[in-house]
Amino acid sequence: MKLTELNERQREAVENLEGPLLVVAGAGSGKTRVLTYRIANLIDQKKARPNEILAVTFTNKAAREMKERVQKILSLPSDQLWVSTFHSSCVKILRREIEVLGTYTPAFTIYDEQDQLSAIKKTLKELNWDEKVIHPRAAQSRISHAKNCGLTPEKFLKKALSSYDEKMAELYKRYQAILQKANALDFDDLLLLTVQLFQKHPNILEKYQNLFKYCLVDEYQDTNHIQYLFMKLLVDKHHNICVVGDEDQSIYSWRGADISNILSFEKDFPKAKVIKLEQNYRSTKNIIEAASAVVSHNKSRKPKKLWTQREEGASLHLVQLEDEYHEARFVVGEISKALEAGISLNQFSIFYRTNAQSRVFEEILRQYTIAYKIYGGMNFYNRSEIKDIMAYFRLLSNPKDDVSFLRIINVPTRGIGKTTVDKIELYSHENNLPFLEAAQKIIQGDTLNAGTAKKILDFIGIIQELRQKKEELNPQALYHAVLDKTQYSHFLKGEDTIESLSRLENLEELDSALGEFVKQKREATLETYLEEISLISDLDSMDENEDHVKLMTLHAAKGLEFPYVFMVGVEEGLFPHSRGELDFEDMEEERRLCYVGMTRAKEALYMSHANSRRIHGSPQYNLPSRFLDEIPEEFVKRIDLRRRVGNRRLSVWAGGAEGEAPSPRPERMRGRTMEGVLRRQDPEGYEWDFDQRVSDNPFSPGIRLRHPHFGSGVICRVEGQEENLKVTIKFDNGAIKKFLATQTQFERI
DNA sequence: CCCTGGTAGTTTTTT
DNA sequence: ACTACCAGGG
Ligand SMILES: Nc1ncnc2c1ncn2[C@@H]1O[C@H](COP(=O)(O)OP(=O)(O)OP(=O)(O)O)[C@@H](O)[C@H]1O
Repeated sequence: MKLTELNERQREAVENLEGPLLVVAGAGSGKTRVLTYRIANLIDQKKARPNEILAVTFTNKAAREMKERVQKILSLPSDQLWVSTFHSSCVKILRREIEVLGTYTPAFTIYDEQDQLSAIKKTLKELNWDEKVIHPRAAQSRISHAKNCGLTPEKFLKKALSSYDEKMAELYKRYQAILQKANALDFDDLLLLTVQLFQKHPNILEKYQNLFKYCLVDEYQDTNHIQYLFMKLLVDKHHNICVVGDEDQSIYSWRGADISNILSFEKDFPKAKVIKLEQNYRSTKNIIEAASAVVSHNKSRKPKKLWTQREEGASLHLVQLEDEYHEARFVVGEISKALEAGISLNQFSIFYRTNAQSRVFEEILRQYTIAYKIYGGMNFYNRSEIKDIMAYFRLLSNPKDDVSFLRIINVPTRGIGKTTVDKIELYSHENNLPFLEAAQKIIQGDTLNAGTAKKILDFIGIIQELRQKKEELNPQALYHAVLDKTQYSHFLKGEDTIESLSRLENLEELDSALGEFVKQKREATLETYLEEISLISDLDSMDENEDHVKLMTLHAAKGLEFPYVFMVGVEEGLFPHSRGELDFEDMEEERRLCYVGMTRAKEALYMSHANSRRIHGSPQYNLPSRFLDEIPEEFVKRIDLRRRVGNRRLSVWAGGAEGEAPSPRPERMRGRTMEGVLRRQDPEGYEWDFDQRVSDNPFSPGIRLRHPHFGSGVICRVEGQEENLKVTIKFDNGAIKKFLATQTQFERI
C-alpha cells in the first residue's frame, strides 16, 4: 500500500498497528486521514477482515466518507466495515442481542428528543406531578445526562443530593418503565443498554471482543462516559485501540462529553504509544496563527504547536455592522462579488452560534437568488407533517408506541379532544395497557358517549386496516395508503394557507424519498425505513460539491472544511453564548468552539458582529465578542460598516469595492429604536442616523454608570424597550446584575 | 366536548 | 419563533 500521502508522523501512526495508540493533534493536521489509512493498512496487512474492524466517527457523514476513502485506497469493497457513529453501532448490536435483556424485543422503536419529551410529559401526568414544578425540559436533560454517565435510576437515586434530585430519580425510573412498556429506546438508551448488555452477559461481550480485532475512535475528545465504557469493554482483551482527538476541539460537554477520556488515555492503557501531529495542511498561516492565539487564552490547557507551510494568505476580516440585516446583506454581498469573480458557491459557508440566526440569512439569500442550504436545525424528518406520517408508520410497526398514538389520535382532527384522551390515558394506566389497546377496550364500556366512541372506533379501524396492508405493501405504497385512509392531504388542502402548501410540498418530497428508498434497498421494509431515518440527519446528506452556500451552526461544522468561511454574530452574549454569567469552564468551551469554527477555513475567514439584533422580537445591543480582541492585530483587517456606505476598500476578491451591495429592493421599515423614534432610511435603503442615536442614549453597552448600592460598573447588555428596557451591568467588583432601567437611578460617569 | 384564536413567556449547541 | 394556556363559540 502506498503511504506517500502521509507525513512521517502520520505514517508512524498508520504503521504501528498493535496495541493502544493515541494521536493528539491540532486542527487540520490530518487525524482523520490517519484513521482512514490505518483502517486500510489493517486490511492490507491482513491483520483483520473488514468486518473485524470497528471504527467510530462523530457523524454518519464522516463514517460514509471514511468508508469511501478506504474503498478507494484499497480498491476493495468496504461495506463490511463497521464504520459508524456510536449510536448506529449500538443499534446494530442491539437488534441482534437485545432479547436477552428480557425487557425489549428486537423490533424496538427509537425515540428522538421530541418523543423523549413527550414521554416525560406522559410520565409526569401519570405521577400527577406539576409541569411547573418539574420542568419537562429540565427533567429531560437530567435523565439524559444520567444515562450518559452510565447511571441507572437506582444509582442516580443514591447520588441524589436534594429532594429535587430524589424526585428526578423517581421520574427517571417511571420514565424508563414507560419506555420499556412501549418497547422504545431513547437515544441515550442505545448506548446505555448496550453497555448493560455487555456487563450482564459476558458471553455476548466476548463474542464482540473476539469479532472486533481492532477498534478506532475519531474525535475522542468529545466522547462521554458511556461511550468510553463501551469501548473499554470491547478492547479489554487485546487493547488494540486507536483514538484520535484534540482537547482544543472539545465542544460537547453539555451533552456529557468528558475531556478526561482523552487526557487519561495513557493511564487507561499504560502501554499506549502517543503520537503528536503538528503540521496543519488546511489553512493559511494567518488563519492558523489567529485561531491558535484565541485558544491559547484558555487557562486549562497544555500549550500545543501547530504550524503550516502555507502562505500567509488574506488577513482575517473583522466586520462591524449595524444590525443582523446589515450583517446578512454584507455577507451575501461578498458572496455575490466572489461569484462574479468566478468562485463557485460550494466554496462558501456561514457559521453561527444558534440556529435561529439562519433565518435572516435565508431571507437575504433568497432576495439575491443565491442557492443555499441550511444544515441542521429543522431536520426534514422533524417537520410536523413528516413526523405525523412517521407516527402512523411507527404505530403500525409497534402498536405499543404510545407517544406516536398521542401524536396522531387527533391528526388530522377527528374530534377527539383532550378530555377523551385523558380518559384513555387513565384507563390505560389503571389497566396497564398500551393506549391503542386501552382505546379498543374503553369504547366497549360506557365511559364515553356514543359519538366519541364512534370516532375512536373509526380511528382504530383505520389503524387495523393499515396494519393488514403493512405486510404486503412496501413503505412507499404504505405511505399512500396512510394518506388515503386518513385523508391527510385533504386536511392540509382544506387549510389552504402558505404554511399548509409548503407542508404538502414536503409530503411530496417524502414520497420521492420513499420511492428512492424502495428502489435502493433490497430489504425495503417499514422497519428498515424507520431505523434509517431515526439516526440520520440532513447533515449526513451533505455533498461538498453541490453548488450552494452551506449554512450551519458552529457545532455542526466540526470536522468539516471550506475555502471561505463567514462566522457571524460574534458578539458578547451570543458568542460566547450566555444568559447571565458564564462560569470558567463554559467560557473555555465557547472559546474552543471559536477555535473549531476558525480552523474550518482554508483560504479566508470573515468574522462579523452587529451592534444590535432582534431576539424574540425585542432589540438587544451587544458588544463585540471578547474572542475578537484575542486575535492579534497583525492578522486582521477591521472593517467598520456601521455608518455609511461610502467606505470603499479593497476586497479580498480581486479589485472589487467592499461594502454592502445595494439591496435588490428597499428593505421594509422595521420597528422602533430604543427611544421609539422611527429609523430613517436613505434612498438606497441604508440606515445612517442610528449610530449617533445609540450613543446619545443613556443605556448602551460600554457606558459606565454608578448604581446607588452596588457602585460603579459598565453596561454589558441592553434588552427590551421602553418601560421594559433592561440593562445588564458588570460591576467593578466583578458582580453582574440585571436591572429594569426605569426602576433604577443610575448616574453616568 | 371540541375547536380556534389570542396572549404571554422563552430555547444554545445535537447523536 | 414556538409552545402553553385560556376564553368563548359551535
Ligand atoms: N500528509 C498530508 N499531506 C497533504 N494533505 C494532508 C495530509 N494530511 C491531511 N491532509 C489534508 O489536510 C486536511 C485536514 O485533514 P483531516 O481532516 O484529516 O484533519 P483533522 O486533524 O481530522 O482535522 P480536524 O481536527 O480539524 O477536523 C484535509 O484536507 C486533508 O486532506
